[in-house]
Amino acid sequence: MATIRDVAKKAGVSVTTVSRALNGYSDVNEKTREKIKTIAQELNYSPSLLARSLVMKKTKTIGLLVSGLRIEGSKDNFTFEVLCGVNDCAGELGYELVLISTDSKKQQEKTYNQLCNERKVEGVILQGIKTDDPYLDEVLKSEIPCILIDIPIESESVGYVTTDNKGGAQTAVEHLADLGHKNIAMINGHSQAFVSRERLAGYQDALQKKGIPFDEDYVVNGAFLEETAELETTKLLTKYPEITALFCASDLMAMGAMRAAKKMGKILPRDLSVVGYDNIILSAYSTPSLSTIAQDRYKLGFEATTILTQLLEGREVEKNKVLQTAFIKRESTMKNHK
Amino acid sequence: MATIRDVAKKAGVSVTTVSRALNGYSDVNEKTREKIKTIAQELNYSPSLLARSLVMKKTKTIGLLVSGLRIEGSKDNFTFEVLCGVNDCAGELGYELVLISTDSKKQQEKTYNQLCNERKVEGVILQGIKTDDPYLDEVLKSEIPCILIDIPIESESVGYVTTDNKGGAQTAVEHLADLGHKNIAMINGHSQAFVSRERLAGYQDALQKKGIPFDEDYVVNGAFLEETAELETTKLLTKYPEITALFCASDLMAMGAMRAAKKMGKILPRDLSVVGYDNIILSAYSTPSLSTIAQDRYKLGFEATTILTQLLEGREVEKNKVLQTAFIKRESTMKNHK
DNA sequence: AATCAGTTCCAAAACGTTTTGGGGGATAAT
DNA sequence: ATTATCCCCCAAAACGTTTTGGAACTGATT
Repeated sequence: MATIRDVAKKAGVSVTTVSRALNGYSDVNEKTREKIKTIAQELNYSPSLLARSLVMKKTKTIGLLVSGLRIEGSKDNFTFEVLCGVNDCAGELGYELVLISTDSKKQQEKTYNQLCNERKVEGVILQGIKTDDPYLDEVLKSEIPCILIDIPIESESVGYVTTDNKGGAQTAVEHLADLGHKNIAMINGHSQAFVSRERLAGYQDALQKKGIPFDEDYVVNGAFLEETAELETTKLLTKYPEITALFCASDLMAMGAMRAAKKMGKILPRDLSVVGYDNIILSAYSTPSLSTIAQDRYKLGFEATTILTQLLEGREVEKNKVLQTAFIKRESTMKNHK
Repeated sequence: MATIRDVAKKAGVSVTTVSRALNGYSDVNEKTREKIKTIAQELNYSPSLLARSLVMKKTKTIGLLVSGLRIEGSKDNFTFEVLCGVNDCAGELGYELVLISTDSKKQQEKTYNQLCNERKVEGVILQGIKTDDPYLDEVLKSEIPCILIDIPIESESVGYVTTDNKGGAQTAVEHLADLGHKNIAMINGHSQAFVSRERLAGYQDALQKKGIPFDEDYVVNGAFLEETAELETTKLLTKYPEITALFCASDLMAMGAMRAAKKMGKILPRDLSVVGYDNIILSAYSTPSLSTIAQDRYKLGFEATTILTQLLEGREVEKNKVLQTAFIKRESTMKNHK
């Protein structure tokens, strides 16, 4: 509650001197500086970031804008792990972090620019937004530097961080092909996600490379949801019993798919090999444990923050970064013997 | 970037009028109000919360201070789900949320009061802090209203939200006793956590109620960590092979315990019944799936925020809340047949 | 004695809002 | 014609900082 004025009064100096003393300027006598410092401590004084930001026109604050911060997110932990990465990087570099969460309802009440202007964030990291989201256009038009997570759009002030989705998917599907599977289906996420399109492309590339014809009936939309994936998998496997392998665009959907297969009386992985995408915690604990493509969500957040802060500090910088994925072999995939 | 001054100039009125028009005061002509509103929109104006907060001496901001925001947290999702609850409640009530994360290192650099003063948070929700944490004393001495999660301390400005840990533990252990188990051990968390002490008390109460003598050698410290729990369980079961049931103070430790038992060649739940605490996502997916005590972490955060905001608005309010837990029966527990 | 350089300090302006305490004009009441 | 009441508007102060552009002093150099 003590202000700089209180410190100045008690120290018998001017407000200016207190400010300069505390901020390490050289034009203040070491003796007075020490005196001011101890008095500041006595009074439990700490400068108001509000007032400072106002006059300096700098907040040293970045916003993590997440669309759809919901408890369901705890199943894949995407948001949480990105948040950890952002938080750690921001902390290291001395930036404050404000969490801004929106949904379609809120987006109509307040524009992206309003949100950012009000809180005077210097830059933004955007997570969870869909390609058809109204905010996305605004972001591109806005002056405020922004890093998108998993949406590869770039402009003067906008960059992105993503993983090698196509490559990851390709590895996954080639793994299945190498195990002798010929009828490999795919449970994809919704098409408003960039990653869905990329992973589909990877799936197709792998098939082509392995000389397996692409059949669009083998690709269904699981909407990134466990339940939808379960439902779609049941339909798929009923209609096309020749399918022996499944590539799922997310581990969560793989969980749903495996449950569907089990309910149909299939023994996993004997009757059906499944590979997922994400490497969420669950995938190591399920039965069978899930072979998957690992992507480093923490690093996604960390790198996004690194790029953003460099942008903010006016440095020349590559405005995008594509992280590598890693294939993790577990129990859910095995040789085809049909 | 447009300021209130820009709007005033363009509208040909004073700054005062713009402020009052936009804030819905009645002493401004509806026509001018409309004019100002459209001009504000044209200029993409939104008031700076910085400036507003400075003059109003109110920030409408609460801080979620979490100690140890680490990626390991994604295994139990405690922090994330509390965060979701806090975020939703704060959002509904028009409060901004800043995320403040500390660790023991940071706590030495900056005091709790400095942290709060700098950012001018009106109130704080504290999560993940230990009972021997230096911040805890500060919180009690501080003027700033604060709600503790899972630490039952109350004062003029401090309240808390927790779950019925003793009751939950008791239910869990009684469940095991009712299944005919006589030798029930406990894997507890570290003793700096209040919940550990409560859950231990519940364990003891249940034993007493069921006429089973308490043996302190049956209680080991798993430090809330999966690996430690695994290690301790191995030691425990080797030394006391008569044990047929385990109550674990967290699901994560139960995972470790189950793995230990499996590695020793035990078949679960036939040779060992296990009940956990928390109802984390994993517990539904493990094999066997885990019987557990469910606690609503989202609600923990939501209620904490409710109480905090009421405190901030000067309302008379019960400064603590104890949420009920629920027992969830799954596959990891069965009748004792030894 | 006058100039210069260096050291240590300070008054005032600025940042973008809200609030206070009125001012002026129009209309109605005396 | 004066007074009272509204209605609509505004100038200025305040919030707590940082920064700018000197001022006042002390020694040293001319």
